Amino acid sequence: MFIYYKIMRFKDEAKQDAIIKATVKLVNQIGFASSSVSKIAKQANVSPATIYIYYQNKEDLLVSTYVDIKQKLSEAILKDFDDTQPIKDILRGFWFNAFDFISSYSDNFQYTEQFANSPYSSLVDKKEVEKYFEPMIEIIQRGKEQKILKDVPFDILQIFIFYPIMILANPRLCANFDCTEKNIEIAFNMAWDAIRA
Amino acid sequence: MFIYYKIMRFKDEAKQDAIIKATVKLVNQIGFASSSVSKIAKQANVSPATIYIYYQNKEDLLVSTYVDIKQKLSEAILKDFDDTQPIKDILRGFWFNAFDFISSYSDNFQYTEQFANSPYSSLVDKKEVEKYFEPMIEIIQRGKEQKILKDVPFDILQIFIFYPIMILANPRLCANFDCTEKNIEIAFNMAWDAIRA
Amino acid sequence: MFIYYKIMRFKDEAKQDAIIKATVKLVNQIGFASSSVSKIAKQANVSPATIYIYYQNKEDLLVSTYVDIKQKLSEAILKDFDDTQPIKDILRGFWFNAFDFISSYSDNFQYTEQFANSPYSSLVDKKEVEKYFEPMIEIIQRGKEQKILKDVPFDILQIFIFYPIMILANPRLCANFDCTEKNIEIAFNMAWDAIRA
Amino acid sequence: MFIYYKIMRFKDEAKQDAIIKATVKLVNQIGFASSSVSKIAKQANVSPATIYIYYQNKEDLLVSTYVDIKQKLSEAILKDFDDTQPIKDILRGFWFNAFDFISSYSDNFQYTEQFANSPYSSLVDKKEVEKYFEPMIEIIQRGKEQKILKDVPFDILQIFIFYPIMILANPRLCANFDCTEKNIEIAFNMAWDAIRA
DNA sequence: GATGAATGAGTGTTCATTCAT
DNA sequence: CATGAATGAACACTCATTCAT
Repeated sequence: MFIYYKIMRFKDEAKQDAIIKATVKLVNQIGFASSSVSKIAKQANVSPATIYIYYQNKEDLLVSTYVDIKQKLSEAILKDFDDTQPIKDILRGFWFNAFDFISSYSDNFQYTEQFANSPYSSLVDKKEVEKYFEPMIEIIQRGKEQKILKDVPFDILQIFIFYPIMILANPRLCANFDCTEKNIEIAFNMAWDAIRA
Repeated sequence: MFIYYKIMRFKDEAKQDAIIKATVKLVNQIGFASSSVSKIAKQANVSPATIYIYYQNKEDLLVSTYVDIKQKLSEAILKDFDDTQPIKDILRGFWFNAFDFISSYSDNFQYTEQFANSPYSSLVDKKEVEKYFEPMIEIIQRGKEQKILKDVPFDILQIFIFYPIMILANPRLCANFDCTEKNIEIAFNMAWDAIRA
Repeated sequence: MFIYYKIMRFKDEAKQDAIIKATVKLVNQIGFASSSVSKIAKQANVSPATIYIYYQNKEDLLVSTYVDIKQKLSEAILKDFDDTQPIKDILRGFWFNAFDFISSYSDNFQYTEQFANSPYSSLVDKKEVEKYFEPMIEIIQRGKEQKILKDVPFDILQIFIFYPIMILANPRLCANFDCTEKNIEIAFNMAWDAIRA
Repeated sequence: MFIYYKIMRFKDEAKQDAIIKATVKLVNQIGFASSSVSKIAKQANVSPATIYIYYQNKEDLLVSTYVDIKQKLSEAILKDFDDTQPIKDILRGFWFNAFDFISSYSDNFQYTEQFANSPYSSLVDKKEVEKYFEPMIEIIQRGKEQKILKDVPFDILQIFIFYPIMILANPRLCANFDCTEKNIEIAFNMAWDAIRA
């Protein structure tokens, strides 16, 4: 009986994965408005009813998918994070990691952008998402304290070091930008010029 | 009196205005997904059918509203534009004008952000919208030629001089940023550091 | 004042004609269900409101159009009607006249067929329509009395002498029938075989 | 029990039947034009959405219903069909069978007549419907070959042997005809006079 | 007489969700 | 756990009709 309980608890991860993938794909293609549960179900090759086994309702599906991707993004950015390096190198590492993630999973990234700019964003537990990005925040904080970065409000620093790469890598906003490594390096140096003390 | 006889009933501009305002308000409040035509109509105090006198369909309404706002934004940014000033001053002018517009009409601005990050954006005639922003583009171009700005791809320059202010002023993305004139000036100087040669 | 009254009374016949033609054309093309007043108005190059000057409502428009065509059909059938000819010749005359009308105005005819088979038909003042066809009815009656035609219920005679030609000439029911004069003559002789004593 | 677990919920034939019946009844009462999906649903005691489980759209519902009835009509006409009887007897059998069907299911029959005279008729796969009536067509063909029937185009024969009964039995077209067995026999003999060699 | 703007009520269809299996 | 049938409510959109001009 006890074992049975555990078996039931672990839902089919492959199925859940298919649902998330279908959600991202469909929302990017046709938007939140037209992405119905049954269309997502069809795309994921499951029954609409099955989705309600994994998520409470449509809202839960969309929000969970967002948080899921944000977590993966934070993990990607923190790859090879070495606390002992100089701050500039650490930030360059973040910058290139972010670029890699966005390029490799542009679908996932586009989903988060659309989500963040929609009223759905108010449903997210922001504290939870921020937690994923804490190490990055600490680095900026440290840079400020060590007077390596400008002594300006935190939000402004954050915007200059994180957003430009997101916009550059977003094909919806920057359709014809040439995403070569060289250009990414150029852009990073400009961001660095903006924030360095 | 004779002429009067020949006059037909004309479209009512106040009505069209109410429809646009209702669209922006509702889309910001509940998102594209939930903003149905009938809800917009109710908000605008007209019949759903009336909307179809002014717009071919829902898509047309949403796209037209977007283009409309973009035009107004461009006009706002170009206010007091003086071609003879130094480039830095011109850009600071743009920056503060943009900030004023976004602050005053944050609803309108938020609408465009949500729109630009949705699949609807692919329906816009991009050439037409770019036309509104031509003078700004020319200034950047001139800055590059005169070696006042860095010699880097155009898109990168554009991102650093236009996007940070948009993100800062967007309460959805930057909820707790303190939008004082001083902070805006600080941010401008950082953007300038990023792009200046 | 009196003259003015008369001027107003005579509505623009060209306009009314355009409305009827548009009605017939549209109803044949897309059916009663989809033939809206505004579509008919557009086809007739008038405003929807104009239609309500000539007809009380949509129903009135459809019924009037039906009666109008029926009257024209009866007139066509009675062309060159010569009471003194032998009955067979008179009926052949009817038969060929009907065929000519249906061929020349197949749109109009198709409209009446669709109309007669729809519940709209119950709205027609049948007595009025029958009046148009009285001479034909009298001929059949006379044929019965003179024992030239079979002594069977009137409706049966009528069906054999009037309907076959209508079905043959109706492209909706008889798409690939070859409407040569010879075939029409053959069909008439068969009808005559059916009804002659 | 194990098998039971795997059984899914199946489509309910009673429900589909109710939908068809409701469609026929309503279309006869108020016509194609006014027979909306929601009215049909109400008449059938199901939700409008349920209809879309059984049919792709309204058109599919109407066309399927038509084809369905046509098939039943053909089966009814072919009841007790005995290939070895004389052709006249076979045709009389068809004639009376058709009359029986039309009398018993006059609603169904009226539906097909209204349908055939509407633009919907162009949506039917005519080949498929003709297949149902093949045996009847073969008999006429045989009658022609054996010189029992007149040597005239096939369509003309068909019209005289099949349509008069349909018109006689159609209350919409022949409101006050007295449908006694005797009158039907009279009419058949007239049809026979028309087609026999 | 003639118009096009305006509308409440309706259209065909899809929605998010539930439920028996 | 997983399903497809089922649905009331909502969707985008069009309707017949009216009205000020």
